[in-house]
Amino acid sequence: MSDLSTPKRGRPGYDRAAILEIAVLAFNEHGYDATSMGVLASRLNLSKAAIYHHFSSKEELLQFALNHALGGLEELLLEPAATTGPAIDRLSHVLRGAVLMLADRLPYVTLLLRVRGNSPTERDALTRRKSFDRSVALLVSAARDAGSLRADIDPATVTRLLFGMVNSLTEWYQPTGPADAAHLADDVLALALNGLRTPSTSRE
Amino acid sequence: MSDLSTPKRGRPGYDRAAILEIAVLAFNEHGYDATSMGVLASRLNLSKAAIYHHFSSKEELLQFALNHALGGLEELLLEPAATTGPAIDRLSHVLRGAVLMLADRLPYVTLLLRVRGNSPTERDALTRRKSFDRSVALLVSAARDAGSLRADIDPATVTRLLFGMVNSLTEWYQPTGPADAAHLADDVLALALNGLRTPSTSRE
DNA sequence: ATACTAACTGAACGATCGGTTAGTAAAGCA
DNA sequence: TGCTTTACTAACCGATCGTTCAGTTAGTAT
Repeated sequence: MSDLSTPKRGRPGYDRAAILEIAVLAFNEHGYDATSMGVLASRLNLSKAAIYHHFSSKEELLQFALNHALGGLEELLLEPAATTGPAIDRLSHVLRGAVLMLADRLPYVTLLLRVRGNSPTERDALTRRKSFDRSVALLVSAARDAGSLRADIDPATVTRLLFGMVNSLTEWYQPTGPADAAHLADDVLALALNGLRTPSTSRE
Repeated sequence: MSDLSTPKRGRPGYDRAAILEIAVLAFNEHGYDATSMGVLASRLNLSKAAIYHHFSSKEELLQFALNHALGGLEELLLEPAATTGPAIDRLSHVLRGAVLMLADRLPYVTLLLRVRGNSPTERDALTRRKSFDRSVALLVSAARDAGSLRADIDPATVTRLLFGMVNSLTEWYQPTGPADAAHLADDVLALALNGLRTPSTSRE
């Protein structure tokens, strides 16, 4: 994550990333508001005041965490496979990438998906998230217009149901390995594109 | 809801259901923990203390709300169409019924789906919810064993993704009418069973 | 009128919240 | 050995939390 070579000065201890990791886990367990700086400190085996040496406020912890989740999703949309080629392929790439990103940054995305816009920080995050959703909705519409997707369901509804499925990972997925996430992404794509019904055509 | 004939005694005012309705909306907007009895009171144009005339605690408000959501889902599993006939038909009925129940009791189910188990009340609700999920998972397995559903994806994963899709309604669905919910249920079933891809066979 | 019942208010309570301050502990560097 | 840098602690602050309590208001019943 950070540089491993440079020797550190001063008393060793936590860095921001390590504190953030534990804080995000606590936020997800009890909810952001219900997680007091006191119990957060005891999880870190620190005093409350020590946290304020690394972060200026509780809300800044949330800010850094949400940015880590949103940054990953936003970078996904910029990848070449997401910007060139047939719309259906771009959509598949983004869908698969979203599953992998969720699996990789699970606690951070989990926190993001629970934000309700109760502060400027949360509202900013919601805005960025809606912007991401809108980009995916455009992909769905493009794929539909190209004849790759069924036209009898409203694209906005499709996008929401699709992301409902993907985002639900944060409610139950427990990472066991990187191959696990790739296989899960396969399942999501298969279910989303081909449906649950027994396929009438043969599969390779 | 309650009897309309019996004349009430004493000073008129809120009853439990009316308070609960507003409380649940507030809980969903800011989160249960972040919603203070003070702001709740001001939404009701009441004093904080007045709420305690109707409910013994903040947690009891949550308890009644969660029970209303869970009761609806549990009754769904007891309906004849959910207990008799081919597994695929029973699964379809439950899936459709869940969408309609979500639409009908949207704020209550929304609150239920955000519970994290941070108190005995919340843990009880999570237990009942898991029991419901388990019943649906059994339906999925039965339908798969009967050859109605594809066998190349693990039933547990299918169930979770399926309910991820359905439960995501609480994040975006805005009720406009009862026919609206029925149409939405159609879309969910179509997407879940047949997938997003352009159907190769003709549709009636 | 009087009694009764239910709905409600204002003020206060202990507890806990996020955050601050002043000082200390532990490391590398000179 | 100091000196600097970084990490931390104990004690505390004002604000807000859920809850309680003693009394008041607004209706119905007799």
